[in-house]
Amino acid sequence: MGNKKNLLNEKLKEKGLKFTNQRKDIYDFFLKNQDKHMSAEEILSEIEKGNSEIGLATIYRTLQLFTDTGIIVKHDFDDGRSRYELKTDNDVHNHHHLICQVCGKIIEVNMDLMDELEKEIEDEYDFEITNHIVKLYGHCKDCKK
Amino acid sequence: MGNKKNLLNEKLKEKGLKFTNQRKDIYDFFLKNQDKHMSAEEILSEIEKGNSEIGLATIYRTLQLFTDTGIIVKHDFDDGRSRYELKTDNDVHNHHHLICQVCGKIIEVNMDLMDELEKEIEDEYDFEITNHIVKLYGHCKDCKK
DNA sequence: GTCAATGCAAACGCTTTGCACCTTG
DNA sequence: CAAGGTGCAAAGCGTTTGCATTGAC
Repeated sequence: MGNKKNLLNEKLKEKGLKFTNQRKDIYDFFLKNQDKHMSAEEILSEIEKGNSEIGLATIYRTLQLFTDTGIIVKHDFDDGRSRYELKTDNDVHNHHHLICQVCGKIIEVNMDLMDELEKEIEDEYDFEITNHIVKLYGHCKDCKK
Repeated sequence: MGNKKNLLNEKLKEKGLKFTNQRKDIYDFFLKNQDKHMSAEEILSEIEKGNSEIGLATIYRTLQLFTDTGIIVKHDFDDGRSRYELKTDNDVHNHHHLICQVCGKIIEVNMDLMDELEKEIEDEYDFEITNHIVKLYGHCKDCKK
């Protein structure tokens, strides 16, 4: 994982920002939980289960920083809090999510859905699309019955 | 507009709910602003510009009721407050929105984007899709330059 | 040593809720 | 007149911010 930590260090240096323990801890946390979508509170309590002390305000400030830097992605799954996920290299556009309306499970969709449609829409509406968010609601295989 | 008001009355009766002045005013307001996406505060202040007095809590409670009843649709355009819009008859699935990242304009998209893709995804992920939300971010024709 | 980062607590902004009063059916 | 609806003010809740202190470079 050493090389990945250096990656954080580099991104921070690029912007003249400091490499602090808190930022390292939060980044490590995302590396260890790449499949999850965690809220600020969840991140805080998980990190505190480890060894480190950290303030909630710092969590929020760091999440904002990482989001702006493109290290993580912020999601809204309609549960009243923002959720965050490490941005992977092959996320050119963001991937999409299936949201189970019964159990709340979030399933990632990596098919690229929208390329064709975006072109159609750009022509039809004279609008230049830079990003899109697709959320698909329904019932997952366990909850279908 | 009389027949449309009766429509509200009917929907309320179905559920054993009362037809009050406040509910009528809010419904009328949506009928008069079918193209807009209004927040609770905006609805309140517009209604108060008319003649009627109404409390903000009532606005919220009514918006929730209308949303549950399928009279209106609740949207999130990432500006920290929910926005509401009358649900039109041809909204089988919700329509979608282009969001200009420069001027904030919201443009409605009525192309049905997702029918094909939904089928693909349902097979691929064994997930039964009941609804979807698509938000497309970018630059509108006025802001493209 | 300087400037950014942190932690705490207070503030914020939207939304929800408890409760006494009012209105619809 | 009974049950639901309203208005007010207070509370809730996630998130942000001011400020004094701490820590990285």
